[in-house]
Amino acid sequence: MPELPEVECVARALRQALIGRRLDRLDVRFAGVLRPSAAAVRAAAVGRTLVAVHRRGKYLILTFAAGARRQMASVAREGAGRDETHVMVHLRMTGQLFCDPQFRPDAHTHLALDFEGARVWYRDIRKFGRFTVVEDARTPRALAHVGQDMLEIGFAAWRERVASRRAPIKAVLLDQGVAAGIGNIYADETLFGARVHPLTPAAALDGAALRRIYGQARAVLRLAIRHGGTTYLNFLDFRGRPGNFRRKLRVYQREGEPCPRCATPIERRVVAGRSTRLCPRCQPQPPA
DNA sequence: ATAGCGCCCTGGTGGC
DNA sequence: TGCCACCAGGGCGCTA
Repeated sequence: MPELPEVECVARALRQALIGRRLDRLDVRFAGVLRPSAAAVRAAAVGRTLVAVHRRGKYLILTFAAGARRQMASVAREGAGRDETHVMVHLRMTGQLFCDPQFRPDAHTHLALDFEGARVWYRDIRKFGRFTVVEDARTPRALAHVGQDMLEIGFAAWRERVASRRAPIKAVLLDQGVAAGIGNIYADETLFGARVHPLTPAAALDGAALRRIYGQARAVLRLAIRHGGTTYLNFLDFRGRPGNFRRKLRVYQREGEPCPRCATPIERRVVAGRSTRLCPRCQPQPPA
């Protein structure tokens, strides 16, 4: 499942491969992923040049400017161009956005984005992903409820949002309104690294534990980015290759295996409605 | 304000 | 071997 590191890898690849290129054609095989409609997404993107790719949490925002490449210089000078348009992309569970000349579209391939000189595919087995036309790149209404990116937010701001919550810390880490980008895999890895039980109420954590969680979250996200993300189920990078962070996972998908620190078998349980892996010895249950 | 749940959707799994 | 109920899971909308 793409979380912050996987989306960051996609964002970097999109910037490198496509900035300055015009989208000539959008081939729609399944319109259900396009909001509010295929026509609206076409109007916002086709015939226009990709000028920026922003990421916030697991959201990508593609910014297009009218017409040809030479207009980009003026767009860059003026900052936010007057006639920029924006398409927000969320890959959800199984969305894949990639550029691979060898790829042949299958039943799960919903879009072909034909940029000048590069064909980009959108494939999504469960069809949960969305391309949504939004009105601005930085703070579209659609992201009003989404917090700062987990790699952008400072400790003080994060702590302020976390420390007042009585919900289990794992639920708070998954709450995209607190800070954006952490999903199930990195929540488990973060709490293992910080030696905190996922059921611990956030408000019950002391300053040292909050500091460890914040530091671990950022460290594990950055490490995963360096390794090209985690491939679980079907995440592939922009060139159709699997990320190799999965080997580095210490608890996720490892129930029954020995804890890498103390060899106690990793447990699985349900927290906040999500399957959760933890070491019962390194992450002792908080007193009830 | 906050928490919990059902929904979307499909492939994989386990039971019979 | 075949069929099928069930599960995973991010975000959103609804309810309590």
